[in-house]
Amino acid sequence: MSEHAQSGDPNGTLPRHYLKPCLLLLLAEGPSHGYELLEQVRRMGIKGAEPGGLYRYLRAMEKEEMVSSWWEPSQAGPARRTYVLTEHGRGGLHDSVQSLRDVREILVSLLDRFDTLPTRAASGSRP
Amino acid sequence: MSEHAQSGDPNGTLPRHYLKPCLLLLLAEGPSHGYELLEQVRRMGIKGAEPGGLYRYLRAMEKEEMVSSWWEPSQAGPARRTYVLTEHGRGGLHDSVQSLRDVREILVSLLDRFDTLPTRAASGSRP
DNA sequence: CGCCTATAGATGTAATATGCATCTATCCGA
DNA sequence: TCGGATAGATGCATATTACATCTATAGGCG
Repeated sequence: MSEHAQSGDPNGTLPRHYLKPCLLLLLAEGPSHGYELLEQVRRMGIKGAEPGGLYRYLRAMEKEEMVSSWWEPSQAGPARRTYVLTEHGRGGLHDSVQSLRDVREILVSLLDRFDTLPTRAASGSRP
Repeated sequence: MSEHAQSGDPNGTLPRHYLKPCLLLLLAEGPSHGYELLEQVRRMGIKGAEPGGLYRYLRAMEKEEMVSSWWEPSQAGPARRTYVLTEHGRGGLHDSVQSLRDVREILVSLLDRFDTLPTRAASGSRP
């Protein structure tokens, strides 16, 4: 944001901002490892997610004890670090989701407000 | 985000990320000046909005010709800089809103996904 | 008038976050 | 044993943010 107002996500994908709730949700659905999480997160709409940030983020969450992990050998390819949600992480997910609900509401009202704009500005949704 | 997963907006307010669409929408509703926009933006849910960023942002948008502005004397207090949306800004609003719609959709599906989580994780929304 | 306060707006800067490229290591199959 | 795919980790240059500070003007007041 700031200096060049232009820069925001160009495609219309969910800002990387929501990486955290996504990861927590994914891990609430079951243990997983970085690479897989990366793909799932991308499939969820965070197209801009990239390995660097994701691995770092996972590590940071572990430091906060939202998740815990261990190495696990795999048949095919190098060992993986498997992550599971901790109890604390479950609480974090809950909080995140609450925030997201608030965001959704604001978003919805903002969008509604746009749709009821008097004139041509709302052309995308008018006959 | 990243390094310390804790840091994100704590309250659950709309990330300042959405400052741009908010400002464009507000200005699509009519001309306004910085101070007033700041308050409106805050009322819309972006509690974390602060003067510094907002004024800078307005200036940046003007450089991109999304808005244009001029000084206007006021009875009470110092002169204000009044901003109006340009045609180009109207287009920008349109694009922003399209992105926001996408975000909303992802958000909604993410939230649904949370609500259908098997066990206790979804305690906040189950009987 | 001289001073104080509230309103408006502009800037500087340190701390953080992100994006991107790169690096290591392991396994598989040819 | 070499090359490719899988996994994960890291370094570093930019971007972004939050905060504090600074200027300027109008209005009220003693």
